[in-house]
Amino acid sequence: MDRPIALRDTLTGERVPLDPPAAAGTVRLYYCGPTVYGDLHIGNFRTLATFDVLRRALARFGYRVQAAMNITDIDDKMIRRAAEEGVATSEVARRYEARFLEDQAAMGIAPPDRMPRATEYIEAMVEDIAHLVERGAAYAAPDGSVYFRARAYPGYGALSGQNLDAIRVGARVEPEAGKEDDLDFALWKAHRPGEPAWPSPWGPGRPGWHIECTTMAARVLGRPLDIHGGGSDLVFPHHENERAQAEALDPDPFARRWVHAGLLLMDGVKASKSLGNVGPLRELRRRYDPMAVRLFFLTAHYAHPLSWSEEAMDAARAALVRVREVATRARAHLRAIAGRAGSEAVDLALDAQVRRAVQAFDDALRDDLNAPAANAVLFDLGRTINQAVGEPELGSEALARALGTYVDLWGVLGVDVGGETAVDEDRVRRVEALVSARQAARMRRDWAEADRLRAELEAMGVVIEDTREGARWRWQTERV
RNA sequence: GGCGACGUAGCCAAGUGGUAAGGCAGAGGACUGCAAAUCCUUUAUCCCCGGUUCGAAUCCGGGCGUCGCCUCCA
Repeated sequence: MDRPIALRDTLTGERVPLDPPAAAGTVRLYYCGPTVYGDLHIGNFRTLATFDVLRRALARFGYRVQAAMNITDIDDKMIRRAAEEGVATSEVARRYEARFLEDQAAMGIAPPDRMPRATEYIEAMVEDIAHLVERGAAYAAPDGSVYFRARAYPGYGALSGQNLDAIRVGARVEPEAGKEDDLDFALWKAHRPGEPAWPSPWGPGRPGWHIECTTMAARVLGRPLDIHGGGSDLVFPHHENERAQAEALDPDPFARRWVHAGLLLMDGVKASKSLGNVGPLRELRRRYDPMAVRLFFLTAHYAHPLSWSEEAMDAARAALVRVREVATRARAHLRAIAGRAGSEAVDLALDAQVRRAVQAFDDALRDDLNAPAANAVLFDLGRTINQAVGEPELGSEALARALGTYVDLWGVLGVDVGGETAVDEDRVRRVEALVSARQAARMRRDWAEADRLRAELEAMGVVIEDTREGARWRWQTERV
C-alpha cells in the first residue's frame, strides 16, 4: 500500500516516481495561484482542481503534504485595474482575493495549507535579488530596475526546451531600455509615478513577477520543492525564469519535478480573459452545479487540453445525476433492509468487486494521476452497486461497505456525492405512510389513487421506484 | 521560424506491443397498470501512407490537420 505515485516531469518528459510515502517525508507542493485583479474563469479553476485532486490522491496514498499557492497582489494588471477604479491596488487585491476564496470553496477545492501574498514577502524578495546582484547573476540598470542575466544561467531554456537563439524576443514587445540582453527579465521594476512602491537598495520600486514565486516557495515550504506546478502556459517564461533565479541563488535543484496542467479550450482556442472568450466562473456557477464542473474536468487527463462546450457540460450534468442516484438509491435500500444479514456468498462477491475497484482506482491515480481512468472505475462501481441493490440475498453491511467506498473514492477525485438532506423523522414517517397507501391502492388496482399518491410524494421530493419486491422510495436527486 | 502536445464511435474521452475503458446521446430487450430508474445487449476499418514485429491505436519514418508556448496569462 505504499507504492509511490508517478508523475510526468516537464523538465525531463519522463514519468518520475515520487519517493514512497514512508521515505518521502513531507511532500512540498507549490503551484502558481491567481493574480487577484478580477474574477477567475473556468480555465483557472481547471488547474486549481488538478492540484486539488493531486493533494487528495497523495493524502490517500499516505503522503504527508504541505501545499502552498501564491496570491499575486501586485503587478501591472493590478495597477491598471486600481487606476481604472481610482482605488488603491490593495483594495482591488482584497476584494478579488475574497471573491476568489469564495469561488474556490464553492468548487470544493480545499484551500492550500499556505497562501502567501506577494506584498507580504517583498523584503525577502529584495534580499534574494540583492544576493543575485552580488553574485553577478543580475544587475541594476540606470533607472533603478534590476534584471536577471538569463544567458548566464547555463540551464536556461531547458525546462521549456527553448533554443535560446531561436527565441523571438522583442519582436512584438518594445525592448526595455537598460537590458543587456533581450532575454533578461526584470527582478525589480523601478518606481513609476502613481504606482505603489517599496524601498530597495536600487531605489523605490516593486518586484517582478517571477521572483515572487521563487522567494515565497523557498520561504514558505523550503527547498527543494518536491513538485512545482501550474498551468502549462506558465512553462515559459514564468517557470523557466523561476528556475533560473532560484538555481542561481542556490545551485541545488529548485524543484524535483515540474507538473503542468493542460489548458482549457473554448471553441478550440485557449480560454483567456485577455482574449475575452471566457466569462468568470461565478457566472457559470449559476448555471451548473460545481460538482458537474468538477466531473467535467475529470473527463480528460490533467495534462491534456480540454475543450469546454455546452454539450460537454450537459453530459457532465447528466453524469452527476447518475453518480448521485447510485448513492441515494443505495441509501434508500439500506434503510429498507437495515440489519438484514445477507447470504455470505452474495456479500463476499460484492466485497470482492469493491476490492477490485479500489485496486483499479488506486492504480489509475498512481499512474500520472489518471483521473479519467479512475473516474471510469467509479462508474463501473456504481453499476456494481446498482446490481447489488437488486439482489434479494444482499446483506446490509456489505452494501454499506460498498457505498462507503463509493462515496470516499469520489471524494478523492473532489466530487462530493452529497448526503441525505437532514433526516427528519416525521417527514420520513409521512413518506412511508404515503408509500404504503399507494401500495395498497395498487393492490386493489386503483391506479388513479396510486398515481395521485405518487404525485403527492413527488411534490415532497420523493421518487418512487417500483421493483419486483415492491416500491422503493428515495429522495429526489437534485437536478442541476 | 524554434519548442511542445494532440488527431480513437454522433459528441466528450481513457488506453505507450497481444485483437479497443468510461460518460453523454441512440437502438433493441428485461422489468412494468402507467411512469421513472435500473439491469442486459448493441453502436469504432483507432487521420493518411510506408516500415519494424509472430502481433501496433500503441514503436520508427514521411505526410495532412488542430492546439499551446516563444508577449501578461491557470
